[in-house]
Amino acid sequence: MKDVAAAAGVSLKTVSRVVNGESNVNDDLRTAVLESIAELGFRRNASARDLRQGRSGTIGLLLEDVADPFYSILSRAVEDVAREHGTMVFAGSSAEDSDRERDLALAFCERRVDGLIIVPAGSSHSYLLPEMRAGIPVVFVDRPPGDIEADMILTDNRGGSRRGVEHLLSHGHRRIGFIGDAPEIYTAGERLRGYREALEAAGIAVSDELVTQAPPSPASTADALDRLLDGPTPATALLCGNSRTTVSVLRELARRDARLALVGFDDVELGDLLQPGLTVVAQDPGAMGAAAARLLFQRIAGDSDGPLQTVTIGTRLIPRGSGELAAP
Amino acid sequence: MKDVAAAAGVSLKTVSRVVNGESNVNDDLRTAVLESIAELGFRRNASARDLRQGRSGTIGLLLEDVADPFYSILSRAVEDVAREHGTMVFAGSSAEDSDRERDLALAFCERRVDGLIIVPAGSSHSYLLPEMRAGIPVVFVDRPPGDIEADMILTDNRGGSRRGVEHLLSHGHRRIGFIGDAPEIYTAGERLRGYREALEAAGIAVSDELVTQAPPSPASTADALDRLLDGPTPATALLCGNSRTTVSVLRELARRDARLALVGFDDVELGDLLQPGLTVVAQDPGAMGAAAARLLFQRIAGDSDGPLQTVTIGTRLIPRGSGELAAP
DNA sequence: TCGTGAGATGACAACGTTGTCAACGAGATT
DNA sequence: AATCTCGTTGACAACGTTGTCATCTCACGA
Repeated sequence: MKDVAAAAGVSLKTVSRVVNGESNVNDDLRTAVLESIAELGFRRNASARDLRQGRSGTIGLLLEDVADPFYSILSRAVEDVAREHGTMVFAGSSAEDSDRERDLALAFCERRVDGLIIVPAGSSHSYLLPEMRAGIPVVFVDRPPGDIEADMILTDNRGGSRRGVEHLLSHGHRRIGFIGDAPEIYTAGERLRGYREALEAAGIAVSDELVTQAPPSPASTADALDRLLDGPTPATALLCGNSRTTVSVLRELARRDARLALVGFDDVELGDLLQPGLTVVAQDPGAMGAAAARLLFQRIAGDSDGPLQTVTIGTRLIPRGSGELAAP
Repeated sequence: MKDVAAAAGVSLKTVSRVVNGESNVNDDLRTAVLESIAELGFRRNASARDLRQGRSGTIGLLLEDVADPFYSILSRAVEDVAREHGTMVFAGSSAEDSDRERDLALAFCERRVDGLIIVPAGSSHSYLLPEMRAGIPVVFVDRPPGDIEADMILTDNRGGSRRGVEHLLSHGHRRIGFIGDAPEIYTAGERLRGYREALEAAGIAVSDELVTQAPPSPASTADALDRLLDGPTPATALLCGNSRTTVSVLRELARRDARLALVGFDDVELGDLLQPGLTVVAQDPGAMGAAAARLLFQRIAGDSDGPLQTVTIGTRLIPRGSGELAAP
């Protein structure tokens, strides 16, 4: 910039004004400056600008895994909203490891991001309190934070799950299984709760042998199906608590050549091409990402004292065949 | 940092030394400083550090779409390598728009990223020359850059495509169709070339009515299938040039209740659960991302004068049923 | 004619960090 | 005892911007 100023024969400040598109600059000087910029290949140094201005035009996005379709769609939605605000996005994967989550979040803060969007992995987030007090707004997505209060964007997990079970009930099923993720995961707990509520509302006792709570893996899925199908009164339908479990179950059912009415929580690519098509309770990760980003930018814009918000995004039941198999 | 120094009763420089883990600091002073840091909730300002050091500990990753599974897996691989180097990743989606690509790339440069990984959308990249001369290494992935020379990581598109066609030939097919993306897309051209080579090597004339080149859409796919299937001598097999096309074709075939031996280029989630299972020529986006990041960090580490590299990543044919349907 | 105000321009400091260099003291060497 | 060496510490400048404030010019009206 100094070089540009020298080349154009003006002061540093005038170059700065031109670069920032301020209006009160003589046209001749402006063109001279622009020429020098083009000639020298000048590019403003964002670090210096950030340092001076105390903000970075940057937000941090902390997910479980950038490569997971659910999060990558969420991520794209965040990016699109950020672009509207002239902001770039740092993305990082916590890999469901709370130490890694913490390290990444603090690294984002060290970079003086203007705000953070976090899909929490750990159960404690008080480490963020100093940063939040220092003025970095934080929005949590998909799951609530551990031991602090903050803005949140959640899926209506319980409602969606209830809806899925009601769908199976309406097709005559009475013995409906549930396979969900480990109980310490918030969404898994909520979905199980929804399952229970639907059964109770229908006057059906919830029996524990129909419920499995474990991190999805081929082995645990096979076990769960053993328990559901091999007893004296096998389950006739199943609600899967997340898409990884759903896929696992589909593989295992194909291997056993077994059939079972099935509703999956969270949509799956190509679900419509399976035979039968996969009925799902679809979440809307794009809407969640967009909502999170909008709320974050509202906070960044200065609404830091408004009351905390929790936005719940609804689900959509998409019948495609597997959930409409009638009870025997 | 000034505050920490005052609180600990030492100079700014000593705090800096402690924060950076330099060894030549008295233990008493070190603990005093660390206490003050904890007390004040001090966090180093990365902008100031970047400004002083002239590097940012940051790389830019420019993809077509962060939400596309191929790119999101690539993205995660880049992130993992970057983490090994203590580096954060800016990710951005060009949305296949060359202006947007350019804006993003230059915004990354303005942030003084230490390097760039680009999946090129446009056909001209000379706008990067000043930046590259200024010392920002750039690695292109998936497609070569337009009008400049640079490091590249590519899939063996031609070889993979040839392999897919040979597979179909080996199952007795002689009329094999090809539906690929628009001809101006590099990978589409290469894959078509591989298709041609395989047919010619087998002594089969390539007939243009079996080849479609168009951006994937339900309509264009339906048209293409009309042409392939409705003539006097219909195609008995098909190579799909990319996964979006493959999915489109699967939907359309399901709608028509038609069958056709099918090999898809690029893998698709749940391909094994379809009936028949989907045979694919699988790329390895994770390997591509990792290779790109490794090469980039090698350049960043100072190997800026080594000869330009082009790394070609092989494909893998995964037979699952759809490609093994015999010719009638 | 002079004073006033508006707009253009520039000098300078400041943002928070780290590299350079000099000062200092303690122990080793002559 | 004088000199040397080495490790610790701090003062200061510099990185490249932008906000603040002062200065200057010109047009306008009193």
